Amino acid sequence: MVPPVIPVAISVLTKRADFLSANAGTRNARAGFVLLTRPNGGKGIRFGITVTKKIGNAVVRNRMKRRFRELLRAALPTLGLPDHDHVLIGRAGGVERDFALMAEELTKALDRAREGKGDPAGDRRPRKGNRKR
RNA sequence: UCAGGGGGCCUGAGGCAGCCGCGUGUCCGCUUUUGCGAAAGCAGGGGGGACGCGAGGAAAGUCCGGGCUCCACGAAACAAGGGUGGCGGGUAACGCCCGCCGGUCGCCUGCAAGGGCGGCAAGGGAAAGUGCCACAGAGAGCAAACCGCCGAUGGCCCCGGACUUGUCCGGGGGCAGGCAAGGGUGAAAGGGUGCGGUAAGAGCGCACCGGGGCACUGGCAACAGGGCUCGCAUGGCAAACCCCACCCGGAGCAAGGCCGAAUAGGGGCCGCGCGCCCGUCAGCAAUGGCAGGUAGGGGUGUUUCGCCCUGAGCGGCCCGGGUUGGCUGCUAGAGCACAGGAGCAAUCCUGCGCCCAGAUGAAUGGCUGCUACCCUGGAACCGGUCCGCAAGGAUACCGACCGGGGACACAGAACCCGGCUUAUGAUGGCCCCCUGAUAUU
Repeated sequence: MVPPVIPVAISVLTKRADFLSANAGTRNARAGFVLLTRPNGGKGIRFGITVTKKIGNAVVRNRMKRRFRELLRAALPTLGLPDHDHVLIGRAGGVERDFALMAEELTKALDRAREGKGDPAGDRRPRKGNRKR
């Protein structure tokens, strides 16, 4: 009785270079996370999660990553952009935020990404490490 | 015995269910244009199912001690540097743990001496040497003299009297001088208390306490005990340097081992090719390096012209090194549970049983419901409670019931153990101390 799901190849980003290049893709910010999407040239749906130390200690960071994985596991097979890298960056409220609410927000963010729309690039704060003084 | 408070040790880190997931091991199918093989098959890759297992007491800090790995080294000693510091035991080892000794604080008991219980601590050496001891104080390591005490049947000066006129007597004052008891300063002032003693005093003398030395007795020892002896300045700080005794080679799983794509570069062999001119540098020269031109070669679909590249190498095969990455190391161990035994204890011995995380952008989870904890609201159906002889009634004080809200800590294995330290909610169990009440003797 297994439904004939076409096995969509979903894999995990493991290279630092992949994360850095995704940084140049489409950016959609929501309350609990930031979604980056970028075509990867026929490598299937891939995803990665970034949670910096600014968010909290190891327990908090791991918990956030698990919740993000769970969100992506539910959304990517149907809503994911084919042959794109998806990177979720954790934000401050992402641990306490209601799970169902975040699932909704992820759906909307993926919709916008599919239409090619993102947040204006000018809004982005320059990364600290690259900032020149 | 009960209640409250403080402390220590052990347990333990909410539970149950449903749906959807993750990592890993074993087994069983499926699949594969992967490798070997004639094939069967074996090994590998992909995907699926069943079953098992899947974070902590601190996984943390990375402060000690080890295992393991590599590096260095002939051995040992010394030096340097670092560490430890009562004694005995435990241990693979330790700076850890246990027991004991001495010190110190509190409580109890006792007329006292002393004894008992509990707590605390970095507890070798201060007559080997150097250094420091602020402030206050007169004085802080040579002891000293501010206030004070004394100032004598002794010394000097002054006054009075006597006479033999420079002596004696008397009393008072002063000085020289004596003292270190009392006051005062300080963390600390050179043993303490009492009696004697004295002009006043002082181990000056004596008694007791304290201290040094000597041997003796007991103890494995730290040390304790009594005895004899010495009137006894020989402070404190060693967490200032230092001395003594003992211990320590260095770096760490990103250790270490193996495989090794594309691309670039290195070396070797083979095949083909390597013409000419000019400049410059090195060299005696042969020759070599560098730069340029040209013939030649290649590209622009072909030819002419033009343009561009190249102009001495090109092609093939093989070898070794490195980068990305992958595999390994990687979890059966100073292991855990139970029972018996030795020991005051830490701990050890024996028997029997068990296998208990191995991830790597990093698994051990996500969501929902019920329950457990705290606060709060409702209702008199139920159990308490109150009223009543009873029937029955009252009451949200307690429980149960029905709702609402809140809280749910510290924290995530990363090669593995033994400790220490730090962070932190609930629940039990045991032990010790203190306070109060009650009962008994």
